[in-house]
Amino acid sequence: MKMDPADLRRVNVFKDAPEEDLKLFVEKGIVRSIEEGEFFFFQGDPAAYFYVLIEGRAKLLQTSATGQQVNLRTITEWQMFGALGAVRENATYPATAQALEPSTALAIESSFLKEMMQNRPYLNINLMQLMTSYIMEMQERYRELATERVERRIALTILRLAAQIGKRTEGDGMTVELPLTRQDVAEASGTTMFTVSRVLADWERRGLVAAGRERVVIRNPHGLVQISEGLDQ
Amino acid sequence: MKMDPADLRRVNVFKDAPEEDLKLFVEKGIVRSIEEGEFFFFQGDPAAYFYVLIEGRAKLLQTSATGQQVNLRTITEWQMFGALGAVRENATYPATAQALEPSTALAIESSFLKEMMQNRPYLNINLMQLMTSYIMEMQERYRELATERVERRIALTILRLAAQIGKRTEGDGMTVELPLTRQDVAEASGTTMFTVSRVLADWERRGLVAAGRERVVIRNPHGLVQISEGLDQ
DNA sequence: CGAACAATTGATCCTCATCAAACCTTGTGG
DNA sequence: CCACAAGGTTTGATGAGGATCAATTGTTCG
Repeated sequence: MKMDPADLRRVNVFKDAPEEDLKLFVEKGIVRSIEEGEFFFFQGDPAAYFYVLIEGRAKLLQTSATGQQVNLRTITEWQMFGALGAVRENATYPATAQALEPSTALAIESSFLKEMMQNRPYLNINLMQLMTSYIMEMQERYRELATERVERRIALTILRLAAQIGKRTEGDGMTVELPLTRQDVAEASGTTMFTVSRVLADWERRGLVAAGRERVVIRNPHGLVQISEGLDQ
Repeated sequence: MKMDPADLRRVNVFKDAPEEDLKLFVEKGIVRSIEEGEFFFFQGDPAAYFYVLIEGRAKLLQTSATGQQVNLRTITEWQMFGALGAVRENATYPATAQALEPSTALAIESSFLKEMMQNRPYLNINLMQLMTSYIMEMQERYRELATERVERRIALTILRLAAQIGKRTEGDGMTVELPLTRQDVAEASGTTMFTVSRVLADWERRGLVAAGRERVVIRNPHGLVQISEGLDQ
């Protein structure tokens, strides 16, 4: 597969990179395609590469000692992931990256990013901003998990996922479509697929969403926002 | 209050800073002392300053819409906090910082840190490493909250707090003392003070801890680790 | 000593997880 | 094109883990 370096500008961290830097990254990169359900890397692997997702969608997850999974983040095209390894020495990935669809990513050696960062302030700044947004999002989600009831957490999760990986569907009104199983949603909101199923069924009755197999369509975003803020009932 | 610039080396981010940089930071800084229970800043305030805690202990917390609190992090001497504002434009603090004891901190303008970072790679690297460790810790805690039972969460919380802010007490064996209320522990582990009280009472019966008013002494760290890993029973 | 606040303890209840079974949907191979 | 398998989803019944509430009992400090 060929890659146009200019495409890399769509990656937030590279948004203001000079052309020649982009070329270097592309030259250094290896394009890797994997099937749905396969893995880019596992939690605990040496973090030798960071990735830029070119096509498809993926999720970052952690597994507990008992085998339960938690979804930390969903990744969509032109997002960078697995980059924490470029910061620490001898780092291992703190999470596992699994494809939700057939996906393609550009893999670049972490050490090369580290090298590039040494004399390119824009890389430092952009990467720090990205890290800041992670920290803020994780803090928020942590608070939600600690203080909110399931229904609100699921609403918040769906809205967040819609903003991050949702695809606008034309047709009846403004709808956002998410190619996710109940299990995926459960792992992203800290509950079980059973509860997600019940909540979605209830929302469907109320006309807020349309739920299908591995699919959630948001029909009434405003209604979901109300639930997420506890303004309904 | 006078400050020796060299003391700032105890701050992780400044560990390898040249003497003259430390002097600049100290000159630019304002020393602020507050009483127990008072605040360095509130969630939502414009993040004009970042802080270095010189004396005392503090906690970073978030408040939910319903007024419930969550403890994100406890801060001890020579830790930096409130620094995310130096990365984003027009940032506001994503959390509130409250003193757990009478505390003193050095407050320095975020814009000054930002300025210094522009041509001091060590600041970028160190700050990124700090941010990386936050992200990893928050991801871990998020997973714990989503998958672990309360008792294990409380054990993990106590052990983490011990490592972060615990003070070694001599006397009967190796013990670690934490000046925290049940409420504090509850807010750090995502439960209620009632449950924390019951769990600590149980542990005390089993000789693992000694619990007093605003105080938890760990008598048997190994036992707590076993509980945190589910190896007991 | 008394006020203020932290901690305990018991009783109760509710939200959700768990388990089991059946039901759909999609893709595949004959 | 149908039948079947595989895996996602739904639904009900049940119960447990903690939250909540109320009342009491420490503890500390002015």
